[in-house]
Amino acid sequence: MSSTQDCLLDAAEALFIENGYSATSLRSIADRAGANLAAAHYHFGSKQGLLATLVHRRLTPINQARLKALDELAANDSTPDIRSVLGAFLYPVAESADVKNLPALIGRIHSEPPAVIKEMLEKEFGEVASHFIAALAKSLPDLPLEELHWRFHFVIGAMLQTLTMPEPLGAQQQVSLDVKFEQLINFAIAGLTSPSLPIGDKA
Amino acid sequence: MSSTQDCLLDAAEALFIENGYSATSLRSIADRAGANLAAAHYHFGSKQGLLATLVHRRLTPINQARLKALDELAANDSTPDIRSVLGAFLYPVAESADVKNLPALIGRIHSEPPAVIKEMLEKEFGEVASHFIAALAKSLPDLPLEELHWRFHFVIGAMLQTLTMPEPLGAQQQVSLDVKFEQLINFAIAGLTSPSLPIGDKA
DNA sequence: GCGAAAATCAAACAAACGTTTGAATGAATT
DNA sequence: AATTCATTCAAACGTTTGTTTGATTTTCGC
Repeated sequence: MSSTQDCLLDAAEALFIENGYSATSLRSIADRAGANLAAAHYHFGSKQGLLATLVHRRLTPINQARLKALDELAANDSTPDIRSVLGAFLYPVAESADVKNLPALIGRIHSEPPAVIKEMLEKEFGEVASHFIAALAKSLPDLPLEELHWRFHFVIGAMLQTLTMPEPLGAQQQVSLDVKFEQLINFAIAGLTSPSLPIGDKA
Repeated sequence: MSSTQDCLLDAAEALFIENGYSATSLRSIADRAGANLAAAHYHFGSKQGLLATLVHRRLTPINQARLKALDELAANDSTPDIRSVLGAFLYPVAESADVKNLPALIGRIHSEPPAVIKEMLEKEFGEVASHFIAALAKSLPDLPLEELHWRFHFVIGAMLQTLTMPEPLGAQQQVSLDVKFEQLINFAIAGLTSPSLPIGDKA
């Protein structure tokens, strides 16, 4: 049996994924958790506090794993190949999916919640992103930094899309998140290594 | 001076973009529109009705322009090049930005609103997507269809990311949506034309 | 076992929500 | 000028919201 805190967090996670943050009431969370309504305020202070705890619990380990994997790459090779760097960025997400639907949470959280949470998210993630962009820049010395920023932006978008929507429109097979990320990495490598198209130039 | 209907739609659009659908009240919409609270129900029946009208007003023209552009391409050349196809897909979005922040709306709407709206969105967009995937398949005869679905999925994700977040993390320059889409097209072409990585194969 | 601290509980709070009502307008038709 | 119809309006509807309260139970060190 889990603690009331954990039950509330698990219930909130599931419901936030299902209906979004604003559309989920504390009462429905408490019901699903088998807890009292007031327990949410006792343990987390407010609805926002619950969300903040939830986000922190899930995302911090992923970002730490990302940075650790990147550090290990850099320890072996001062300019690791792009595939490895992308792997260090993506696989911690796939692996942390012991709670199956963590991916969906990221997608959800990323769009709706209050500004406070978004800032907290972007602060933590900004740190991670700058490390990875620096690593990619080493492997892509000919690509202007401004373009690299955009291309990494696209990779993040593709990742979020993969996390948010389980299958692409029209897809037949069902595949694991690992396989999806392999496809994504393949796609991303090609995009990242494409010749530079200086910003503002009409092709 | 616009009609009350239009004022309500404009106000709703701005507020939905800013705070999301669930977190926006009809009262705040009416206030911003300078209209009475009851007017929203008189003209649209319900909050969902307002959203549905809003989405339809903005997205239908884009999807029609996409299909028209694709048809014109096919009329001149039975297998148009990928760049043109992607242009037909993306540029109607950039051009319809007479209302400046239409892009942000798409990103917002795509994540949060009630299931009814999502289904309506996916139905209209599914039609468009299948046409574009068919066109891309002609230009990429060696790419298994299942992989093409995934890669187009990634392109959509990168597009939504570009629409939702005005600038990438760490970017310095501010550029127009057209320039962003040029970068995106360049990125997408490379990703789409990359050699096949049969699904499930470990590289 | 006792007392203090932590946790749970039912109940109530004021505020905000989407929606409805019915009367007051305005313009257009006859 | 009278009638009709679409529109606007203030006010209220019943629910639901996040949050607070104060009493009650549980837990744990002594």
